[in-house]
Amino acid sequence: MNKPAAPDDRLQDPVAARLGYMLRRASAAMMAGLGAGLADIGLRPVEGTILILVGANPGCIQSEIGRMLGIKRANMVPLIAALAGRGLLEKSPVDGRSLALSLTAAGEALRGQVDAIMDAHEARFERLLAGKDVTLLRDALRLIAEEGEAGLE
Amino acid sequence: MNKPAAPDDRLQDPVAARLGYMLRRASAAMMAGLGAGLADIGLRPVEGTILILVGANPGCIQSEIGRMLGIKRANMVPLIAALAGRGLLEKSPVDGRSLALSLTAAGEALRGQVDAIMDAHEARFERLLAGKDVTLLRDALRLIAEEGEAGLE
DNA sequence: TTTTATTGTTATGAAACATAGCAATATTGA
DNA sequence: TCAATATTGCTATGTTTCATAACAATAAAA
Repeated sequence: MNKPAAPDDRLQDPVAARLGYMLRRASAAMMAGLGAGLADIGLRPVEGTILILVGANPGCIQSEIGRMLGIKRANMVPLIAALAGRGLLEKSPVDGRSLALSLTAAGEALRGQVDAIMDAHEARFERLLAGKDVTLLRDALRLIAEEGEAGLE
Repeated sequence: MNKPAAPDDRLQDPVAARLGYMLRRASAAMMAGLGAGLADIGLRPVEGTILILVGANPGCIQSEIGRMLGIKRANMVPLIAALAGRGLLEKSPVDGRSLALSLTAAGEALRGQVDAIMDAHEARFERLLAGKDVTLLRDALRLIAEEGEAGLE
């Protein structure tokens, strides 16, 4: 993602200890790692996630996926179109307006790979946190996410 | 940032428990909160951060700030230009190529406000985590950030 | 002194994200 | 039942963030 490149030790970094910035850096680091892993099978993180979600919810509607991921309807269109265009998922109308999504055989196969990559990625970082209380970390992250999302609504 | 909007409870969400996605959501939540706070004084998070950093390192070079924040040289140009254009910081050549940055009086005043807003923002979330081991959270985030950044280099 | 690296800059493109509006169609509730 | 309202997928469009490539001036290293 970025080049950390040892930004001159002699400089003061007053924001480095702020929770928000630490979260951002950690998030970016993990996202970059996942991106690198998924690039091997020609997917971006969003696309991999959509495959996972559709695989877990066959027949779900395009807008529902978007809501789960916080992606606007308008921005879902090219995402789904690209995946469908690659033969990874199918759209079939349920309504006169809604589209039910489901994975093709190729999509299901790739979903398996995505899962494996995500597992390995997750494991790598959990290993790093060995000895720490990962449950507490998860609880804290959940609290922060909920607070932040509630604080805006 | 996004509209959480209760994305249909009956749907499975296999990625919600993944560390990477929890980090991303938490980070986005805090960033949104900070953005809302800084918007009151007409700054975006990046801009506020730059004011903080330049204030803590008067005379530092534009590229150094960029490296600290993981912002590319090319992308620093309009950022600094905007802040300088608003009379918040000054550029003065030290080299024939480097520009030393420092805050103007107005910039220093605004930096104080940024600091206060960041303090309040930070406090709000630390309050939320009362009872939890925040030190552990920080350690974990630092580890993740370092691992991820090392893993790419 | 020749080579190499750095700095600020321009130009440019890709990706993520947001809004507004639209046609078709469900859903509602009076 | 039927008129008002909401939802869905979509197009068009704009903004913000981030990345690359190239460049001139200049500093630093060989």
